[in-house]
Amino acid sequence: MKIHQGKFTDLSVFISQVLAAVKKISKGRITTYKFLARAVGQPKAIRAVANALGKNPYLIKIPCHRVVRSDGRVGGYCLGANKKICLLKKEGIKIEAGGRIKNFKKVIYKF
DNA sequence: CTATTGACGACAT
DNA sequence: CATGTCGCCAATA
Repeated sequence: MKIHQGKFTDLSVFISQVLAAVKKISKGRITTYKFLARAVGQPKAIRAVANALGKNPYLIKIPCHRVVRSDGRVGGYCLGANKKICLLKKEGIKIEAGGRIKNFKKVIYKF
């Protein structure tokens, strides 16, 4: 289903909304799939949000590496979890050896 | 139309 | 703390 809306032409409304939200996350901040789902008005469409990011066609424009799990782990990434961790570290996010985000609650971006 | 698929989450064990 | 189960939902086959 393709709909012309906003800047993300050629994408479903759902995905457009998700990407638009992710785009707003500032450097050094992170958010969760859960918050994103809530941000687009569908608190339960968490997995769908994750899938949407996986299809992110604007990897350069959309910082989808700033979206993590709500349990404190980084979650997945189209280029590999390792890559995601590297990117986050470069932005100042501390990640423990076990893959857990340090000060998770403090760095989280709430909508 | 139905079935399957995940970058997930909450809860039980 | 580590696993497993079940629920969720858009997209896709």
